[in-house]
Amino acid sequence: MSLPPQPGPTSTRDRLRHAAAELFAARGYVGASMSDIAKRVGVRKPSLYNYYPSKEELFMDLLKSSIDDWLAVSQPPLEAEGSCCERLQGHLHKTMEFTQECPHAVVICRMAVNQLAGDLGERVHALLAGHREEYRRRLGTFFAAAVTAGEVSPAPPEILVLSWLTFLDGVLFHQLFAIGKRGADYRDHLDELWQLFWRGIASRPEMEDRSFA
Amino acid sequence: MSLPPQPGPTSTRDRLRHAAAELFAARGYVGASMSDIAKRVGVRKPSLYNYYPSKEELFMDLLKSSIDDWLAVSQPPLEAEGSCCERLQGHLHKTMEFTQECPHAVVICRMAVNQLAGDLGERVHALLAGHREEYRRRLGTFFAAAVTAGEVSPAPPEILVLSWLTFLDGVLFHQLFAIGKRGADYRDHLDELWQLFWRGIASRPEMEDRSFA
DNA sequence: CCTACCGATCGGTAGG
DNA sequence: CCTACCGATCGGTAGG
Repeated sequence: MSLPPQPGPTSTRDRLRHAAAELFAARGYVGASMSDIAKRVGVRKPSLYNYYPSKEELFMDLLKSSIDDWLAVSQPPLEAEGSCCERLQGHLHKTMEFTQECPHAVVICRMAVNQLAGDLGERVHALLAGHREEYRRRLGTFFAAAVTAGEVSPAPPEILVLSWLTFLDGVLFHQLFAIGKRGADYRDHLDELWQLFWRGIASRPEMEDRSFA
Repeated sequence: MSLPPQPGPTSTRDRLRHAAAELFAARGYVGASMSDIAKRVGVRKPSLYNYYPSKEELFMDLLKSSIDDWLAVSQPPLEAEGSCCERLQGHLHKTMEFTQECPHAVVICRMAVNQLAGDLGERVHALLAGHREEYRRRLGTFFAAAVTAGEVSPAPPEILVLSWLTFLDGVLFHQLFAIGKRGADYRDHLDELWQLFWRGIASRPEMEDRSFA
């Protein structure tokens, strides 16, 4: 029954990060105790402090990794070759793949925007606000180019950005929370939702545009 | 310094409910302690148990009230006279007014969909799932009628429902969380976002519809 | 990586 | 509505 001396298929540190992400996502920051996490790792609570100096630092590390992983997966399609429609759809698909593979990461990012008070709350808010601003800046450039290319209705880029963020956040919310066991349902309809979204912002050379002329 | 014997402009029970809603919304269920709530009410912790037998019951009562108030405000426009476009937009506006006036109520509904484990989690999930199913049923009827009336693209009603829920949840997310101090910004652009959303699902008698023919 | 332990705080009760 | 108090658990430390 005794395992070989090497840490096994994954290091304790990796198992700690995975267990903590799961529990933070499932119960929130306060609801996931260090004892719970230790139990899931298969170790006693004080041992966790060999890897992270505090619960706050553990959470911050997971949050940073979550954001970085998310960006690494989802951003390339936005900068790729192709029409703006294809690029944005690629960005959406990569985001949804990431959400499916690492739901904990996305839930941690979403719950971090509220529910955290005091010092930790401020650190988290600053981190998220920075990334969000950077993301919005990139999207602004993207949509300005899409308007110039005639692919998208000539609305102000910031409105198109808000429209996209609204759509994406709505999709993420449903993917993660609202459906529960029926998540597959929603994913099956993603392309139809995408079509309706794009239909709303696409340019219409063949008719007068009453909204944004 | 001593107040008159009547409970004041609002009863202790009302102040308790208000304080609890604020704290639950700000810090989550676990993060808002009964001591915190009591402090905000201006009373000692054990006194709270004269009004509610437990923290769980207090939360459940707030959650139920939040849902009921939300529905009471937002549903009438859906059933009113007028075009489907006007009715849905009225429903959106009433929802946003409610969100602005009672942000705690909306945050409590949103946080309740996750972050709650055990017995309470199941009770909350059952309550929310019931209301959500009822809401989707009503929306299904609404969109089926909108398609029949020729106001909306002839897509399957359930897709139109999902599209609306995605839009609404995205809007609520931004209104509540993503912007923080800049909530006013977002509200100023709500009508433009609505236009882009409706543009996506509206029927187009003047052209061939490539998406849903 | 462990046992043993810290002060603080949790939800809740007894009793008035 | 209060004081006094309960067992349980919190994040974290000492020391090995």
